[in-house]
Amino acid sequence: MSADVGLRERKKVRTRRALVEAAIRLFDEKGYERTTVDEIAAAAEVSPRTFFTYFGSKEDVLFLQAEDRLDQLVEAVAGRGPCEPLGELLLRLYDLLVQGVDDDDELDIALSTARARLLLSEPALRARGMTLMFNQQPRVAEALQRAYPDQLDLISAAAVVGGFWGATGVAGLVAQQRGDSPEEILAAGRRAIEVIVRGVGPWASPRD
Amino acid sequence: MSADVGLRERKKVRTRRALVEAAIRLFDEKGYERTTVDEIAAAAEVSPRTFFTYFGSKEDVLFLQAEDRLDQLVEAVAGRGPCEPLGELLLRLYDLLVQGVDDDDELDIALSTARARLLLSEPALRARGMTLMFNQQPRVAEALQRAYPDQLDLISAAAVVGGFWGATGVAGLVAQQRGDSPEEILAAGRRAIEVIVRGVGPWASPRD
DNA sequence: ATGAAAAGTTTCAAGGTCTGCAGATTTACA
DNA sequence: TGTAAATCTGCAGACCTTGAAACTTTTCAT
Repeated sequence: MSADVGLRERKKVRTRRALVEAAIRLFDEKGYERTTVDEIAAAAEVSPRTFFTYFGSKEDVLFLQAEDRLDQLVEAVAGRGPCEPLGELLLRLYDLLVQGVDDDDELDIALSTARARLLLSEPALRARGMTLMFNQQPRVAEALQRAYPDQLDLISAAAVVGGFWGATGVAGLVAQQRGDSPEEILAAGRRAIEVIVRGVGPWASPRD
Repeated sequence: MSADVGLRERKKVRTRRALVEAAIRLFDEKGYERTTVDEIAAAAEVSPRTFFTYFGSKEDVLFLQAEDRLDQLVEAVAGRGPCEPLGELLLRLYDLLVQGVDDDDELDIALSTARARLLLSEPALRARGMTLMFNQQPRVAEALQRAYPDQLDLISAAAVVGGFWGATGVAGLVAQQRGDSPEEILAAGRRAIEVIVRGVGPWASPRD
């Protein structure tokens, strides 16, 4: 239960970090596909075989914090305000999702933005991220159902979570594809949440 | 512009079909991961190299009709009823999506259900299908925006499409993971659409 | 029909990801 | 200090995927 500060643990952390940094740097320099696992391992000064004891695949090296991020999300859902409407919770979740890694016990800012850039530009990485998220949605749905037990059953909660995720994702994709700036992409995601919250049935004229 | 009924074309169709059938049969028998491309090619009596002239990857052999399906979707959106509310269109789209391949100029029923089973059970295939769909969502969003030009801008349309897709997908996933029957999974998707249509903001008590 | 052009298939070689295994190395701890 | 445990490495191999060149089949004009 303690922090495990033995030499062994410290080395492991250092190696993992070296691999991630080397990978992001090389991906950024030469592109994801033109970078090999062997090169990443060489840059981190470990054997290629060791790379795969730290990460299950070449793609996974960029998704180190994905699970932590999901945990954060689940936590935020569980700790919703006593009377917080569902819509406001969703906006809070969105801000949580798009905000950078503020805990600096992980990779520093430069790496983090490079990572974000890569996730948008490299199709293989975007696909991987989406799949990871999708597979974790049931966890979030369960948390949401627990947070609003009187209003949501499990399937409704899943619909809300999936709708949130799909709407922001596709809105962001469209915004990106038409050349919007990063800020505009974020704004598109927020608009998407408004659409989801309002619903598409009793369709009033667009607000703005 | 004609049907191209030369011997060459007929052979190509036959080979493609043989590859798809062999792949589905083998995947079903031995599982996706334990089936190699070489085995599929051998079963279809072509060289392994030829497999890759027909399909870009091992996964793609199961997504032959994916693009046609998307075209169908875009068409359905474009040809919406004159005053059809958005919510009803979405339900129609869902029925279109989940209905089997009724045109029997393609694979027969047994293969089609095996394919559906595989898409649900094999994570790699599920991920691939999701990614394919995701990447095509902007096309659907554009069609939707054109169909409702007064009510939707492009980002809102993207939000609706993405919300539809994500909600049905995650609801289906949750239903599947808790062991629901295929019919129940479909029903979960329909409930998800209701949630999206109604919106999560002015949350009344669940309808039923 | 015939022969050349076009299209499709096969063979071969190679690069890359990922896994299992055995042995070497390093760390932990009594 | 020596033994046990954890970790790293090297190696062999399976598999996916691609490029190029040779080979076969189909098409089509003459």
